[in-house]
Amino acid sequence: MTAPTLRDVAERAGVSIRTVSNVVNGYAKVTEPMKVRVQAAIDDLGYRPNLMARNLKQGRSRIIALVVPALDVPYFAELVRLIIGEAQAHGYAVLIDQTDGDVERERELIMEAPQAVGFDGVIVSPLALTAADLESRRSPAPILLLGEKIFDSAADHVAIDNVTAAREATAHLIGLGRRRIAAIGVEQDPSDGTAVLRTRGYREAFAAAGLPVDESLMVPTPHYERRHGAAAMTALLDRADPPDAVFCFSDLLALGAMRVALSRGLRIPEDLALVGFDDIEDGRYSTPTLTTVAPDKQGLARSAVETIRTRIESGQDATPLEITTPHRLVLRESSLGGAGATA
Amino acid sequence: MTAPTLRDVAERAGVSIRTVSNVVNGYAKVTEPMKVRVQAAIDDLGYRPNLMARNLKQGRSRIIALVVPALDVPYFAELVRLIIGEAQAHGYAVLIDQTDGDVERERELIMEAPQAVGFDGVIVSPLALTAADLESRRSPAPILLLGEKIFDSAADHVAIDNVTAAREATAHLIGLGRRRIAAIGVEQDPSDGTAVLRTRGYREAFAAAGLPVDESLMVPTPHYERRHGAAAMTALLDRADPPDAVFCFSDLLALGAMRVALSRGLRIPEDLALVGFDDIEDGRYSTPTLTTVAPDKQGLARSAVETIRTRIESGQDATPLEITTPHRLVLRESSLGGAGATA
DNA sequence: TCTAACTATTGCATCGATGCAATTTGTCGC
DNA sequence: GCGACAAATTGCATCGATGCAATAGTTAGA
Repeated sequence: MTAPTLRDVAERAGVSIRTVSNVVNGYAKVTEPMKVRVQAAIDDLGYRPNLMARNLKQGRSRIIALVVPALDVPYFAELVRLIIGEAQAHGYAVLIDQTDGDVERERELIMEAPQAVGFDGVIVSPLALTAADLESRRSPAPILLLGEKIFDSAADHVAIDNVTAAREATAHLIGLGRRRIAAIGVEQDPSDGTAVLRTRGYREAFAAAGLPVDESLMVPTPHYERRHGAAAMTALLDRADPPDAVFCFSDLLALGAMRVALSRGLRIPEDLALVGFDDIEDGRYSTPTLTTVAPDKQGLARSAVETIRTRIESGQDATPLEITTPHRLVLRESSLGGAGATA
Repeated sequence: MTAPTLRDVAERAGVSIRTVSNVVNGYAKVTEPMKVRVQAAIDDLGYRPNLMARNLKQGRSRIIALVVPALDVPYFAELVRLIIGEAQAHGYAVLIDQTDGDVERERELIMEAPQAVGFDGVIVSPLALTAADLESRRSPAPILLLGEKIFDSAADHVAIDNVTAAREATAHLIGLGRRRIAAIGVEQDPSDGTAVLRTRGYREAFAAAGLPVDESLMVPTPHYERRHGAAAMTALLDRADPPDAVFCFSDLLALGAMRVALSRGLRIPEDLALVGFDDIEDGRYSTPTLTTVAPDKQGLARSAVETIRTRIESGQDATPLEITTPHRLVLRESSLGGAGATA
């Protein structure tokens, strides 16, 4: 019942273990008849190389760890899907770890797990990692930060230009004539890189238009999920002077906000224009469909995998890479109305 | 730069490798001072056991493969998240493979990968696997079917009672007084177990109510995604005699259908009541919120992991287990209207 | 025919850990 | 003080593969 090994194949074919290994690995100097004979034995026994043994010997696992906050957040689900695809295409498997917002767990995964499990590299969409954490890392496995930026850290980083994207989204709303433009999900803690950058973009758009920012319309949220968007929107609509537009820092926030606004009888976008961020599929099927910032997720996945592959395979610890992938603003009904939708 | 091994620790502590191993594994017969001394060396060097080596020696990897069609389908994303959580809690890591609807790839993953990579077990939400495939599997790693049933196969199977669930959903619509109740996602191919079972439940509900089934209202779809729901709904609404209710075999189908219905100006549920299946989070935040069959996903995940753990750890190849986890019908606005929503 | 120069094949050590059995150390009883 | 016995520690083989260097086998040239 136990799986056949090189030895079994060698015995059956009447050759040495090493020769079988050579055949398996397509080593050049094996005569044709020998190759055929060994291959026959391999097929007979249904031999498959044992990767654990191979990896132990070669010191690598061809496994990349992917650490994300939660898999059921559509943005991550979509991204993870693409990353797995990219990795598979290059012969790597992906092991996923969820932090569930648990900072301690995140740190442990990044710091300890790689050398223990033998990950060749770690792609992490960080939650609360600090530059100091990264400094004190001993593991030789390269680490790549995806999305969230960690200021002053020396790790490779792949992301879109959050400031520009947020500025464009806000500018779009300003361009529509809105003036009371709320922002949901703004910076609460300066270590939250994404919020900081998007908040900056939001402010820049007002500055560029020569308009003042109403700080009271900037609502921070604990996370970027639907219920937080719903709660924030409720608070905004309870005001005496509610906003006429909202830029939400994630599509989920926007969908939560949309639900609240609709249930209060507001018309979107007439009474309230809405822009999200991430371009998750839900936003393409909501009613109304959601205007959003669409990161090039395929590009993010490709860059992430390619960058970490390079680090793994050529291992130079050169200067950290800072890669920016493109994004675009997708205009849909939640800001334009039934009229025009670009995608 | 290279990670410290047992040997390094042993050298530093001035003891044998074996003793260090004993300390690491909490072997009972190690004196306290010895334990302290070795532990100090371990901490000094930052030693972590190399799992590849350990696994090779012990013949198991503590890795479970999870094969799903696609990660960005919310139902799978939610389920995968729970499964990873359950597995982590029991010391297993999860390696995810996506089949992307590629049947060949699915077969290969199930048949070949386990013994190659050394998976201890495989949880698969099958796409097009046949009983014959499972028969001819050589790998000793246990396999567990999640959700989709493969008739006449001898593998463990964890799922909800699809027939009953579909019957209840349909009965709910009948109970609301609807009579032209369409079904989107019905059986097209008898090998598609899920569709077969849900279709059966749909028919049973009509039979139980003494009503005839209008076959022309039963629409098959290639998959269970939003766009298929949208397409099916479009076709239904283009009829001279459109339905007054629709039971969609997935929430995504329902959301796609909802989008189409709303954009045509129909009122939900007044003109068209809608019931989905899966209870994905989107349905709780759509407008209107979606009535749906809610499988106990946490229960599914727990049963799946526990069942395969048992197989892995006690390895008896007893009779295959058939585990049914609970479900309930969650009533929301898409069938009840603004009035009552149970959850 | 004999040696040089390859080439195909093989044997041995090794990756880092654990299983098992042997060995050393320590404790007691008499 | 010595043998017996249990407890703590250690050595060796091993998991299944690959790296490296040696060996056997072939061909060619003189």
